Amino acid sequence: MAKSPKISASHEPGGLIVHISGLLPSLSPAEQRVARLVVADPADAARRTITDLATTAETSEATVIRFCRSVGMNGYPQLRIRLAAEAARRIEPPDARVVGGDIPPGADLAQIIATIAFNDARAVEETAEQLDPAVCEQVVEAIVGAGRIEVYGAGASGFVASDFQQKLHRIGRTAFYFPDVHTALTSAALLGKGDVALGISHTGTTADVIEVLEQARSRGAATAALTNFPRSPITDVADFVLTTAARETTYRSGAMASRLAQLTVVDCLFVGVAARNRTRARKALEVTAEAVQTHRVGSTRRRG
Amino acid sequence: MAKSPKISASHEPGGLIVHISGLLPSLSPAEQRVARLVVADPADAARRTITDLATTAETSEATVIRFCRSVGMNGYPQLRIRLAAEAARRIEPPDARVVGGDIPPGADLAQIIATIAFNDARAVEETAEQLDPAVCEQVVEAIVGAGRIEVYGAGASGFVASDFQQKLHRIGRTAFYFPDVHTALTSAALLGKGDVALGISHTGTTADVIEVLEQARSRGAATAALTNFPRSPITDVADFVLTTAARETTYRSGAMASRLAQLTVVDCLFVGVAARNRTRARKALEVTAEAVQTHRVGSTRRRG
DNA sequence: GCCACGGATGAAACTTACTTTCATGAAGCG
DNA sequence: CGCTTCATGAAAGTAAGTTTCATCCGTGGC
Repeated sequence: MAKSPKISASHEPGGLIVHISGLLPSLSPAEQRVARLVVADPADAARRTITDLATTAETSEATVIRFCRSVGMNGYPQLRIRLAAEAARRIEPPDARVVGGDIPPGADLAQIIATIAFNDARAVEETAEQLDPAVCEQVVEAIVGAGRIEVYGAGASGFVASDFQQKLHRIGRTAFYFPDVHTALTSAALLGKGDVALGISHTGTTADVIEVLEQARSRGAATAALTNFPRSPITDVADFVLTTAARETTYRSGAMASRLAQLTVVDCLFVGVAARNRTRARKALEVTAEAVQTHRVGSTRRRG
Repeated sequence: MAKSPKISASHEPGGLIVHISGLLPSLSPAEQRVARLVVADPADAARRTITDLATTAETSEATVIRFCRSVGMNGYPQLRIRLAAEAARRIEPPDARVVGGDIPPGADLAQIIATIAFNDARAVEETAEQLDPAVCEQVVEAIVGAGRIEVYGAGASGFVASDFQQKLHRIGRTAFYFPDVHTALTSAALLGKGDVALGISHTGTTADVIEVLEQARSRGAATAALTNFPRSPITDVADFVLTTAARETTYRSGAMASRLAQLTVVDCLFVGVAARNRTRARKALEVTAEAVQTHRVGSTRRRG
């Protein structure tokens, strides 16, 4: 793995559990069994001995140790301590809404709303917690100094990419987003040193996005990735890795939580860039806001 | 250990630290040294090994164990865990993030991230709280029974509209979104009884969206509006009004908070609809997921 | 002053928990 | 089909935690 210098935002300060669930897919099967136990009930895991935990996960102590190392701990005792701390900090999730949990079959809409909102808010908060300001700073730096910025994303992540592009454009940065892979590829080929390419992929396995990012990188552009999984393939082609912290998700609410997390990160970058030149950015936003003013109906009824 | 307890080491109610300092005077000198270390810095103590702690307290491991028993623990590991948990709990969440607050001019990126995430999460939570499940239910009902669904939105709200359209489409509902007003208008003119039109506008004053919604309504379609302002013009042309709760916002972080709130509402509607026919919805999602599978690169597993 | 007595204490023996090493077998690669 | 790589657990090895026990020290009785 001759990997070029990469800065990754995986310094899990806020949430160890979050960090672990992000790493989950990159773990071996046996380690995953351990991880799932840990994520499911951190406090309980902290109480167990390594042998006990290994037995419950139907594996050996060795694997548990390997798991500890995989998530960045020195050994099992350290994991225990961290888990205990984590569990204590964790606010009691309201009633039956398990974090990242599924929605019970018989749920009424009120429950559904509560659960979704809880998970969504959580994803946003936890993403912010684990985001490394230093890496963000570098990405912001790159964008501020960039000649051209291109943002890539497919499917749902495409919305986020498009959103970011629009935002940057509004404050006068030259940014592009291409819904079409071929167009994106050709454009990426025209990038060079001093340009920036940002690839967005929740799973980190979207071939199209990886390919385009790779292309951009080979041309000398600085590349950044935004993904939920810190060891997914996309991180191989990124100089900077930013991660979201949406938990391993159910088929329904999960997708949205991850989207919100992505948007939050993108917004942080945007504000970071805008903050570099407040007056100019503010002015640009005012001008663009005025531009659509005639498309608003005058309302005397807006509440204050 | 056939010894009567020095002091009833019952369940320490307030906190372990408090408990320990409470019975500190009743401890033997050597144990007191240990106790003082523990009380002074629980988190640090939790990190140490028993030998290490004993050395620092200028005593033997045996004494540390005795101390553990004296304060009601079974042994040193249990003490460590409890201490770690205790220490974690007393950390107070960061400084002065005001709800809806602006970002101070000199803010560094860490502050920016914290502020944005806080506001975003709050917007999501508060939106969920004020959302009327009954109204949602009716909208869901309408969508479930609809022949055709059209979603309208301009600018930033357009992304949300598009997202909702895509989601509905994925579970087999016939839904449309038109980025172009003229197209939207003509399509709306073709709606009829049993169809549903949803207009999304943060301010509730977007003329294009209102116009289209009005058109749809005049043709007999059920109309719903999603806006942050319950008395804005768009509500005049809507049978059902759903509101977000993003606070009156600054030019920067605000826009995103409102977007996230909109997405949360849209996701609630989506899940509500999907829940009406779980198996069919799940199947549809699986099929569509498979469709893009070949565009994913293999395993995310990588060495660390 | 001398001698029990009992609690406090640490050295060392002991047990358990944790960590490393290594052989095995399965899965991918050319 | 052999080669490599990787995941895995058994077993050996090390460190951490626990118990035992002899010693020490102060106390009070003789």
